[in-house]
Amino acid sequence: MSDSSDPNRLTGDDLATWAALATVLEWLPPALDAPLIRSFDLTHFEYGILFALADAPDRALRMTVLADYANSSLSRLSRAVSRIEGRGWVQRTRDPVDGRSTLTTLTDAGLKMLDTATPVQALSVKELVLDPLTSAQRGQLGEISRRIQRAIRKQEGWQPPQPSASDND
Amino acid sequence: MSDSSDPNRLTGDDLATWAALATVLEWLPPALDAPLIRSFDLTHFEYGILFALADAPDRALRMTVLADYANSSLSRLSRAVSRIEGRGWVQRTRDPVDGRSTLTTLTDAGLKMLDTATPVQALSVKELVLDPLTSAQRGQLGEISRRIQRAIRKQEGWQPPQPSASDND
DNA sequence: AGTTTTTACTTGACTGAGCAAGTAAAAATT
DNA sequence: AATTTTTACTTGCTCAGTCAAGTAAAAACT
Repeated sequence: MSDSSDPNRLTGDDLATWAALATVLEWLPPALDAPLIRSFDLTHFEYGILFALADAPDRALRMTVLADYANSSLSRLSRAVSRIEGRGWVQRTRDPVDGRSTLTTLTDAGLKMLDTATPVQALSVKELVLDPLTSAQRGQLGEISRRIQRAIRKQEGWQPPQPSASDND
Repeated sequence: MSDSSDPNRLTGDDLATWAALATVLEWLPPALDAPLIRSFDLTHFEYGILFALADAPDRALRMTVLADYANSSLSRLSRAVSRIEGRGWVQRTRDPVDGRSTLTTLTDAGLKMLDTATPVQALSVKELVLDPLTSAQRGQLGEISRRIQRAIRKQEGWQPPQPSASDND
């Protein structure tokens, strides 16, 4: 009997769980980024942009859609795309159909970068997240993550971006 | 039946699990910070400093120890302490025993802030993390987090805070 | 058709964090 | 005792990310 006795603060098992999670929240992102940064000076976020574009038709997406896939604000994405555009991995063009939109296209060099980076990225996710867990825990982690996601969307005034098309990472 | 077939990229359930976790890693920290920032212009990180100090003898800790509790680099901690010192919640003094060290002490105002902020903090952790999970999942989340932590410490050249003492050649 | 509103970004100002260089005090070495 | 090394921070520089303001094109309205 150590849980949720006092509603005003975390105690017992709840506190321990939260402390463990908080440490992961702090350390996991930089730990995952490190190999990609060392090897290619590429962040996981920038990798995610290349990854999303590679699966898109014509390897191109509008910024808003890409921002949604990358869990990103438009402004953050805009700057990140500027960075990797400067390195020749994507290219921006004005959408001929809608002049307000920017189409970001993965270049051949970008695709090559993605293919090179993918095994490195996969390896660190496996080493740091997947392999240390049992198969059951991997399943639980997915379910737990989805529940937390739902709670976040519920709490903040959340609006589904476009309930029409696909959803994926 | 879709796991770990290709060692060079994530597929199937592994990809789905990772995608779900990546979204949480991106969204949970700002979602947890939001209520504290709105209410008191206090980040979770700054809250953590106050929290750690409150439990320390004399409500004081040396920067290095505090950095360890807060999962923080010394430089990040130094700036954060400067911020909350400017708001009167902590105070820095030189350690009389070791002149290199800085003792950071929680002030009465800081303790009051902590007590005010704690229920807000506890509520958001409960709403976003604990309540959406089953009791079994809460337990699993703790265990999963600890396993990931261990993997991170193993991979990076990790040095325990105090590599015991005498080991010279 | 002309004006207003909305959409889709982009960018300037600002803040927080990392890295590396600096400072000062204690410990170790000569 | 004097010098070197280590420890414990602090700070300047730079950069990524946020928020708000700006820009330009399409949609809606009159």
